[in-house]
Amino acid sequence: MGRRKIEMKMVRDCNSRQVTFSKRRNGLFKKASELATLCAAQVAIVVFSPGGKPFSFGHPSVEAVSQRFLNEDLKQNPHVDEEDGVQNLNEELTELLKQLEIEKKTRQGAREGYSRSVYM
Amino acid sequence: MGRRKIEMKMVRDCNSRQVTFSKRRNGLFKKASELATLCAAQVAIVVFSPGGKPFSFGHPSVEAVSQRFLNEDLKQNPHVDEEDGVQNLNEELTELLKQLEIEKKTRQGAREGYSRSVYM
DNA sequence: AACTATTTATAAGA
DNA sequence: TTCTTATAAATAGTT
Repeated sequence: MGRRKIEMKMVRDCNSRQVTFSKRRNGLFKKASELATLCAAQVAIVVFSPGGKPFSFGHPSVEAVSQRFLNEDLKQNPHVDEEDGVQNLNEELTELLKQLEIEKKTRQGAREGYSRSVYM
Repeated sequence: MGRRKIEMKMVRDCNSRQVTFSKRRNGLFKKASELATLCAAQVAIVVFSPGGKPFSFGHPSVEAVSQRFLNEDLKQNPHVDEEDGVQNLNEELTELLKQLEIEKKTRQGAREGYSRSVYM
């Protein structure tokens, strides 16, 4: 989509790759936002740049959608054997995620030298 | 992007909304795939349709990227108080996710009436 | 960061 | 739902 068609291979040049990443990450998040708005859908996206920096988009939030995803998975695939304890994973995970949320909220402003980029 | 420009409001008609959702979900996942390929980036997307069905895209996998995201969060925000046990959340979560993966792989073919749609 | 020539995504329609 | 096509939107190369 542009002056020329490009091959779908990793962009070699480091600078070009970073530019492409920034442009396309913005495009991806915009598309996600539109999907959520137009279709009343929930969307969560997590991306790591080639440099390893995290970026995320969530509607209503990355955590809410991720948790729902994990919940659905365990609900739809309940363990038959009651004795191996796996049927409790969902509850444990839910609890852990809850603690994680609390933990993160507690840390506002205590993140020097680090910034998680969040779109919307 | 099509015959006419549309307003960025929720599509009222239920059938139209479903059609728009399907088309745009495919587009979103394609864009995500391209971003991963062109930029050597890791990407995870989870979407719930208006009907509540889960769809996901992951490179290399939803779980791998999600876990890295949670890991980064805890690494960058280490807990100062060693006694409240929160510093162990990461390890616990990692272990739980590992078990979750094993559990899911064990269930192949045992999912009647349910299908998680996974792109790529 | 801005600018466009092109390519790609997609809204309607069949 | 899949295909077609006119048009809107994204973006590759450039400045």
